Amino acid sequence: MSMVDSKQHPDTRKRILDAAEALFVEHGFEATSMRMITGRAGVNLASVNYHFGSKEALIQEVFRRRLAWLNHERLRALDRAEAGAKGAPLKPHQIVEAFFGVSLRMAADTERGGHTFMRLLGRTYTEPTAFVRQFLADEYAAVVPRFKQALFRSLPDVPPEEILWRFHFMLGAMSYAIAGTDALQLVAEYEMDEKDPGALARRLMPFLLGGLRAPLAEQPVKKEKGSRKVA
Amino acid sequence: MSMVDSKQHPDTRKRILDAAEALFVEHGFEATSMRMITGRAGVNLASVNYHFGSKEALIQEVFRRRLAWLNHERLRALDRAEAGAKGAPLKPHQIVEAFFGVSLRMAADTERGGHTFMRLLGRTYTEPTAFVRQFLADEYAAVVPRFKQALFRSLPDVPPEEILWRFHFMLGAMSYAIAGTDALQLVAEYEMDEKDPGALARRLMPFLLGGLRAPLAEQPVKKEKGSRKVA
DNA sequence: GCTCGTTTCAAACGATCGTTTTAATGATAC
DNA sequence: GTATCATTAAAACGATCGTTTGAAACGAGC
Repeated sequence: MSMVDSKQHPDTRKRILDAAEALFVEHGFEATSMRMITGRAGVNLASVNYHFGSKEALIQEVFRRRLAWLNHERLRALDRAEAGAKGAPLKPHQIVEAFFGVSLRMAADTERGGHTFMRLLGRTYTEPTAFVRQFLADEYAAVVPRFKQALFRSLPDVPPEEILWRFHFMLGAMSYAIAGTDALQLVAEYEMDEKDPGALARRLMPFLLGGLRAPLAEQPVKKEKGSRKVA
Repeated sequence: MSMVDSKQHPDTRKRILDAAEALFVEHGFEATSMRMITGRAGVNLASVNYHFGSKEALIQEVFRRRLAWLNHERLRALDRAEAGAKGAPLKPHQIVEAFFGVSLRMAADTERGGHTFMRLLGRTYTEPTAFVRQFLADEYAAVVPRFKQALFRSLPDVPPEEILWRFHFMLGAMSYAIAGTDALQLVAEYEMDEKDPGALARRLMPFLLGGLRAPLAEQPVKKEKGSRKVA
């Protein structure tokens, strides 16, 4: 078939990954068939199993190729901030910037597919499939403890438990802001200013920091009597 | 032809809806087959199509039967707060409590399936399927404008655009807090205090209000030349 | 008893799924 | 040229999908 392509090695792998990424975010994993992927990529159906082994392995590779870089950048940003602090605890906004700033910059990159991937990643945080959850946990295993410790040092007066819950909430707000479909039509009329890649960050960052530093609830969350057994 | 309600044998319908709800939140819509649903419900395979017409219609009914009550309660809570204010603008925390408090109380109900449903709903906010998105938009059409207006009155000094974005973020934080899988293993060690139904609310509410009332970014989000027009 | 409308049942429908198979193709080294 | 290797191609595999069918079972009214 001599169509427009027919170069010697039109990197089949990359075409499959790009097509799969776009289709996964558009339809979800289950609703995206191999034939949709290969059709969009312009490659043969069997090439997915040839290059990746299975659909499951393809899904993992879609994440791996971008998540490795993303988490590497997060650690680099944290390293840089800590180097500048010379042993002093970081300010909360520095930690939040290191973690979420990298995500938001990637989400603002519509040229090389970063935006598509971050939407996919955000949606995957609520993905029930077991092997995807396990894969994410592994990919984040090196990043999360570093940020945990930085936050504990940064907010010594806040119970660690509370800090982690608020980080949890922040992750949710960001994921939804990137991946959410605005199902309630809340910001539908404003969503057109996508041209400015930093717009979302300038809206979201104050919100995240406001939530993180909000005063604690007067009433303690849980009052447990005797048992304190959990290992 | 059977109409909308009032069957003498509501057993099969309810069993199907309960089974579908639990399986949808566990595996997602696409990955949940009719045979899984009917198998769990202990009914015949054909009964789903008999009682609901199609899988798509079943999905909509799973949402409709709970969402109608949920949004009704939200409006009731807002009505009560506004009646008590006697025409004065509400405090932000009252509006947030009216909207998210109802959700969190339903999410705390593990007895009658409210918890399962809220997890499903939270995950559906990032669901790409078109007909589900459209359905959600319709179900919320009566609720959103009321809360919008209450927030605008409550925060007259904050640009409406900013208010809506922050409401958007709050919805994301809550959805993820309920539906999220803690993929980063952030709060995995603490998640066992599910017994206290108000624990999540006492953690989340201060976070939400802190984000809502956070100081605006110094730099305006968008620098537009002439107009400042959006109604 | 019988009738009639509703609900349940087992079985099958065609379509599509992920995967496998087997052959053809292309490039490289001898 | 031939041999070798990696890649692509077309076709088919069995399994499972949502849905439909036609008959059996049930219950209320007479």
